[in-house]
Amino acid sequence: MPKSKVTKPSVKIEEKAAEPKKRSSKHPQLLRGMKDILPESQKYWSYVRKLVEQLAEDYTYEMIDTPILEETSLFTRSVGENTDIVEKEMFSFEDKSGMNVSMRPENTAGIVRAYIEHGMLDRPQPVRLFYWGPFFRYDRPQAGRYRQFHQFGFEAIGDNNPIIDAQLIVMCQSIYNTIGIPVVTQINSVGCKKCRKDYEQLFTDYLSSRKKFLCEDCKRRLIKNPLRVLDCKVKECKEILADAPHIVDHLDEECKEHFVKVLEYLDEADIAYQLNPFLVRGLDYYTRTTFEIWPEKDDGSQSAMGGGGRYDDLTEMLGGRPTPACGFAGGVERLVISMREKEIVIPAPEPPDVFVAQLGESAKKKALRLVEDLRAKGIRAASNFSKEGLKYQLSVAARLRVKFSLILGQKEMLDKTILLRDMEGGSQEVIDYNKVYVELKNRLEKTKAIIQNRNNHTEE
RNA sequence: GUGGCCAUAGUUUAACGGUAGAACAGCGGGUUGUGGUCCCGCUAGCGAGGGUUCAACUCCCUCUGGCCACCCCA
Repeated sequence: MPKSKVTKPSVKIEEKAAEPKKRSSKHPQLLRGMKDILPESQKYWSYVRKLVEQLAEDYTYEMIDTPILEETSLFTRSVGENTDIVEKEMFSFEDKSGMNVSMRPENTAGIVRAYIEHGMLDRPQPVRLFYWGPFFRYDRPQAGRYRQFHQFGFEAIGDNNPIIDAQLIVMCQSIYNTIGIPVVTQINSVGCKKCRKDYEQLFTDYLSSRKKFLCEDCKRRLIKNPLRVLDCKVKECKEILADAPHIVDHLDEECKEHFVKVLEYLDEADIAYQLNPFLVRGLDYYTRTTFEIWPEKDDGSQSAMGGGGRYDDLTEMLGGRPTPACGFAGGVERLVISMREKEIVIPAPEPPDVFVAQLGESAKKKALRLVEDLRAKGIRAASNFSKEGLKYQLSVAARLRVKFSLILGQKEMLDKTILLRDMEGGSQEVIDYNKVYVELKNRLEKTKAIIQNRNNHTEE
């Protein structure tokens, strides 16, 4: 076998192959941690998405889509070999060529890969990109936590100016503010590679001297990933942490200055934040500024709505030229859950202009045509040809909240007329079929004017 | 990956060791071509597999899934 790639299949796959999981239902059912987004939820989704797109437009971020599937090494190199995401949460498998591939667990790595691969260094810097899409992590599902979930995110690559960090935080907050979800932003700086290393040593020394008071998990973390001790929730560990050295007190001059600047800009922009000296993010590529957005509630069962930070070393880690960058990502499912909890009202979509009802076979044919003609002339005409009864059709019209209905039956067919019904008053009149468009257009404009008038009055 | 709670019509739910009721939604009807109210009717269910029992939706086990805590994170 010449030249074939020899990649070891992961342990997981071998186990799976030995004993395939059996489903328990007669009909196909949702995989664990997967979710259908049904039509009745879509209004939240499209609302959030529009907001994100608007934000991108305002701040001149351009949309980018990267593939769901990437080479596994992209994530091990960027997110980090020893992180939970890579260690136990990736959907990884071998493709038919023997290549080790993974479903993306996050997007920064993919975007930086694209940045390098397409020579975006030769564009005006920073390159501002945003995205929206599904991500995958194989962990245990809970409310607001799925194996396939959606994130939107913004990345500014190619600028180390602290104002970039500040503006990204402003943007991120503005999404939650606009929707009406109260959030708090926590912020910290983990410094550059060197600061981080020095601090890690200092911190490890501090913990080692108090090792016997730490919980079991933290003893393990101490060896594997000491900084993770920082967000332990065990009381004893917290007490030890209270006196632990803070990383912000051990930043080198440049990192310190950068962080101070970020905070200054935030103050200037009147952005509320909380300094959290214990905020370390779970991904290896973070440098300097890190921040997280949390819902402002105190029931304990909190989960971050979003987060981000600077990743000045990532481009280099992935084999590109050193390029500073900063970004953030937000979780759509968690946002939608909050919107539901807060009973946030999504502006209702405009109802169609008119509903076309028909009775009898020949009318049905003509109505099919009429709907098309109206639509071509810019009138949004709804219809429902799957039922015969006028009663049913009008109930659909009512449900759609249309102002007018057109009724075309046997009688009208003979007279070459059509009925125009005012759905609010219930009055209706016979009009010449050839004048449908003109008459309808008149009524629509009239009601539009009335509504506008009404709104003006209530505003005053 | 660890521990705990849970699983009844599309949805929210009730009851019982002897084979399931309700509400909402859906569909049909309240005279032949007129809506969002009201009235009547219909459809539809014990997550899957095994065990205990004369008999299980009800008890036990396994699986699947959901939720909660941990872990971690969006």
